[in-house]
Amino acid sequence: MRYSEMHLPTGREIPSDAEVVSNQLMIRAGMIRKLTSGIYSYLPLGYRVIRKVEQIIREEMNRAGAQEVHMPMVQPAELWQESGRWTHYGKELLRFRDRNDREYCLGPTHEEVITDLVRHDIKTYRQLPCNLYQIQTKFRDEVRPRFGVMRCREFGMKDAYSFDADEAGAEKSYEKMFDAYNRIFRRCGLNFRPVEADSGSIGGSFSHEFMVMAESGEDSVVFCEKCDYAANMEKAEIPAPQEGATEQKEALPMQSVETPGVRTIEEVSTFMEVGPEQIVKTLIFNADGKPVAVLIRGDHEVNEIKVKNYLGATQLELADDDMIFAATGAPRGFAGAVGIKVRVIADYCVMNLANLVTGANRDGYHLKNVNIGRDFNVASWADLRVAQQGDPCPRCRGRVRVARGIEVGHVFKLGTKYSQAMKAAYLDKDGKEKIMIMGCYGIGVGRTVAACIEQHHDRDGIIWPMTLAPYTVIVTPVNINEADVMKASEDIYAGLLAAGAEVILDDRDERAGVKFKDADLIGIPLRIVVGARNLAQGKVELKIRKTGESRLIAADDIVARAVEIISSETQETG
RNA sequence: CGGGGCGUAGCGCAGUCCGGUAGCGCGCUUGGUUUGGGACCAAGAUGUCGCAGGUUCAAAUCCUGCCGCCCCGACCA
Repeated sequence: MRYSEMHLPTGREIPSDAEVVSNQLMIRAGMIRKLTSGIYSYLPLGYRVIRKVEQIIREEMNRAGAQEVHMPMVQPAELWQESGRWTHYGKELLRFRDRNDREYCLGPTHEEVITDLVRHDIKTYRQLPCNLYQIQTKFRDEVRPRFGVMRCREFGMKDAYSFDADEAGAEKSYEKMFDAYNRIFRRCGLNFRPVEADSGSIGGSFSHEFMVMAESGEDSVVFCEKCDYAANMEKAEIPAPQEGATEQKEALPMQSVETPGVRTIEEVSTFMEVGPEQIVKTLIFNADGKPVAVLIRGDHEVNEIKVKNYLGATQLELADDDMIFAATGAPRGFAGAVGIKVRVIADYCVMNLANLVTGANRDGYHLKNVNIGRDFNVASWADLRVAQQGDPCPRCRGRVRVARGIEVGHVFKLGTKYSQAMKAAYLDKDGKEKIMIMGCYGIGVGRTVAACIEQHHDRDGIIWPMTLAPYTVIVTPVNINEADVMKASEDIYAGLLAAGAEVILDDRDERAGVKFKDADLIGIPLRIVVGARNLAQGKVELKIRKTGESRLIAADDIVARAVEIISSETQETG
């Protein structure tokens, strides 16, 4: 396409309200414009990249045997009431009424609609397995939209849903999607990692998030330095301590210490002159209405998901002041395990401690030299804390590291949660009715594009991988008023078009510097510069955006050379 | 939902404290000189100062209410 005819409004200035580099560059490169909070338009350049990602997704989903459908964004309340999510989903679900006062919502996801679709049309095991997907606009009324298209309210998503007759089939469907996702993100040129995620009541390792490694990511990822173990923060396991690891120390007599107004770990640490690792926090949780005391080292954080899963609770939250007082006989800040009247569970780390400091269950008092077994007992030990850099790997006992990532995809085995609630059943070989087993698989399309920019940019702008580039090559005549230069540029442009390349001819009457800056900003992988001096020798310049490398090539050969690079780089990642 | 900030030309901002002709840079239009990394000169165009009400001879500026946007936090199947 001729640049002079393109709608490509680039900007020199960094938008003041754009926090992350991908958002800044997408605005500056004329890819997106914000309509209102969390809602964006894609301009031609941005939409081309979106379509590149969508196309890769389509090819890989189809290759994996999934079939594309398209479902409505507007969904009736009845379906959501049937699944139970009308009351459980919360404020992210945007609800509204039509002229007849019937209730609807904008689909944040499509489990209900797809399950409804499938239950009507699939009746027998002969029709299974079945995997349907769509690429469609979702709406989630996010509490706080931010980071441009990375966390917005209206966004494009590929969502797939698999239906299987049995567990073995469901696992196979899951694996197919897992493999397809690896192919998709590899083709997008991303440095990513599938990480284990919490699968709630489903259990096992049937939930993986695909994380693009980036400092600006909103999620923390734990991964092992030695083996390929990787998990998100919620899920990251910490192994039980090995035998004999307990420190051998003489147990000193327990003492009560007056600590008026000293509540937080930091305050206790300063007041008692002990490190936070010698203090044991006693947190009172409300688990489905019952108080539970959770013990954890002062320098660690409780992982509420782990506590919830360990207890098998459906609701878990920190207890309110009344429950704390009922459980400990003291106000918040003075809870301890000694003499407490409720069930006590403790993180493995507490096992190793001797002569520790804890609350006294008495307003204004703490205890020192407390010892497990002698002074209190623990009902059960478990892994209950948030993983930290340097913790042992649960698989190989190597050390784990913590890094930031952007979640671009998620594969999840749903089990029968929706098929049960909505009665998606089939008849098996024996004519018995059985519930289908489901899986769901999502990819954030816009977020994938933003994540790609987070990983591939420099101070001049975006550096697209060949596979996602909106155009793969730009022809830049240094001066359009020189007839020879323009003629050669037109010829190269026509040659590239004829060869099927996605090419821009920068035919604007601008100075070379302006054209170079724009080409760098919008990140076109290859740039062919046609200037009078080189052309006099029959040559043009080929500049590679990624490396900055530039070489002179005979004008007659340039089309073939460019096409060769384009096709090899498209293959390479494919 | 709590805390903070902002709203003035297409974009980025000054002007608001202390009321009195609405400004600067970039961009845009026209003409000329330039032409390999965001050129220069000259002449121009562009505003319900977020909205509504109030005070005043007079409001971008003071007062009240509302709306929008951003940041931090809380929240997040």
